[in-house]
Amino acid sequence: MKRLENTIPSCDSCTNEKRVFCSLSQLELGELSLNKKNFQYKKGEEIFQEGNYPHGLFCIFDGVVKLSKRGNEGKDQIIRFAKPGDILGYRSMLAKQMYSTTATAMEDVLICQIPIQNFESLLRSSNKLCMKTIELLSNDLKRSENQVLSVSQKRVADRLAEALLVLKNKFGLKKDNQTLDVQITRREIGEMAGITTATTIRTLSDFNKEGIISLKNKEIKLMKITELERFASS
Amino acid sequence: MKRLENTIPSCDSCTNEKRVFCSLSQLELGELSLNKKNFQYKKGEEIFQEGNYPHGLFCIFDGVVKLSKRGNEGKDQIIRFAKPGDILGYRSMLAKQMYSTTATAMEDVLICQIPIQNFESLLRSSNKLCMKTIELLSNDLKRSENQVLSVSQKRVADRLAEALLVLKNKFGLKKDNQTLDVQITRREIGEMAGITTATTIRTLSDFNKEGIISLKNKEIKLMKITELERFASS
DNA sequence: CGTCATGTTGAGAGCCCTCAAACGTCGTGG
DNA sequence: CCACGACGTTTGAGGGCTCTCAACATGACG
Repeated sequence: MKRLENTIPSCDSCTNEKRVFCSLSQLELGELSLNKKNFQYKKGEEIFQEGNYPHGLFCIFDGVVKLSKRGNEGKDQIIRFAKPGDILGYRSMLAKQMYSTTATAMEDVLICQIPIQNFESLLRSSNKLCMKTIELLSNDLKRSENQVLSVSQKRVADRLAEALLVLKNKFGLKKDNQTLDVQITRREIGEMAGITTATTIRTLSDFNKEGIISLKNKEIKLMKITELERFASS
Repeated sequence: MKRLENTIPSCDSCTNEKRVFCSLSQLELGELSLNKKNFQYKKGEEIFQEGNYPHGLFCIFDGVVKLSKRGNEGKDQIIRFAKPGDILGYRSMLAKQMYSTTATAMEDVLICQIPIQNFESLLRSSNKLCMKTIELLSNDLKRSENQVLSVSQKRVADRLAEALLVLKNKFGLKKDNQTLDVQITRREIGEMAGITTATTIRTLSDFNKEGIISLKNKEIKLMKITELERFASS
C-alpha cells in the first residue's frame, strides 16, 4: 500500500461513473473531497480486514477488488466484487461496526479514502444520496439472499455456471465477445460459489468437454451462454 | 385473509415497538396512517408472494411471519422472520421490483398495509427515517452475508445449532427460561438452515441424546446453550 | 533455473440426501 | 364415539455428490 499525492483528481472532477455520487452537486462533491486521501494497492494486498474498524469510506478509482469472508477452517467465501466507481465499507461505517468482510486488490488498485464525517454529513443533508444508498443496499441484499438459496439448494455445476455469468455481467467480455475480461484464479471462482478448488477445476473441465466453455491458458471463453443460463436457473 | 375495519389503531397511537417508525413525529405517524388498511391472516396463509408486485408496505401488529424463497425443486429456504413491529416488503417496494420472497403467517396475524406513497413521501422528508431504513437494510445484509458463509462452509449440526440460537434470539424463551417460545415445524427449522427434514430430525435427535437439547412433544428445550454456541461458532 | 503458486487429475471416504415405511397427533365428519 | 385422512415426526437403508488428500504438471517470477 502506498500513499499517493495528487495522483487522483478531486471528486468534483472525477471522471468515474460515480454510481453513488452522481446525484450530488459540484459543491457537494467538493465537500466530499475534503481531506480525501489516495492510495495505491498492489495485486493481492488487503485494503481492509474483517474485524477492523473503519476509518473512512473507500471509492475505487481504478482496479478490481474482491470482498470476502473467512470461514473457520481458513476457507474464504467471496461475497462480491467492486470495480471503478464502486464504494466500499459504507455499510460497516454507517452501522459503526467492524468490517464484516475483507477487501483485497485483485489487480493493482487506485483508491480514494473519504473521511467518515464527509459522507455522514452529506448523507444527512442530501436526500438523494440517502435514496441512492438505500438502493445500493437493497440490491446487495437481494443478491445476497439469492446466493443463500443458491448455495443451499443448487448443485456444484449450477452454481459454477452462475458464477461464470456473474463474472460476465460484472466484468464483461473481451473484444471477441466471448472471453471473460477478468483475471481470476480457479480458487477464487470456487470461492464465489462455495466450491473447493479441485471440484471447481473438475467441473470447468466438464463444461469444457461439453463445449459450453473453452479453456485456454487461464482465459475462459463462454461458448454457449444460453446453456450456462439453463444450468444457472435450474 | 380478512379485511378488518378499525380493529387496529392508527399509527400515531400504535403501541407496538415501531422499530422503524419510532423516530417519526405524531404528525408524521398520522400521515403514515392515511388510508392504511388492516388485515387478518390465518396460520399458513400467504401475505404476499415472490414474483408479485407490491402495493404497499406491511407492518405487523400481531403474530409471526416467515419470509422464504422457493427453490427450483419446490424446496423453500427461510430468509428471516418478522414479528410485531417489523415491517415487510419495503425493499421490493423501494426498488419498484417484484417481491423476492414470500411472506407466510406462522400464526394468526394482524397486519397493517400502508400505501406506497405515504412511506415514500415520508422517506423523502424525514432524514431520520432514511437513516433508520439504511440501518435496517445494513443489518439484514450483514445477516444474509453471514448466512451465505454458513450454508456454504459449515456442516449440518453447526448450522442447526445456529438456527436454534436464531430462534432463541428472535422469539425468546418461555417462563422456564429454556423452552423456545415459538411454534415451528421440523421442516421449517430445516428450511432455516438449508437441511432436509429427515436430516434435521436426525440431528435434533443427536443433540437430544447428547443432552444439549431436550425434546418433548413439539417443544424444544435448550439445555446447554454454551454447547450450542460452540457448535454454531465452529 | 530454482522456487512457489496455481492448475490438473485420481482414488477414496464420508456427509448428507433420497426414498420409503411406520407411527403419532389432530381435527373432521359420520 | 370412532373412523378416517392429513400432516408432522421418526427411523432405516442405500446411494451419490462433493470433499479430502495426494501426486504431478504447468506457469510465473526472481
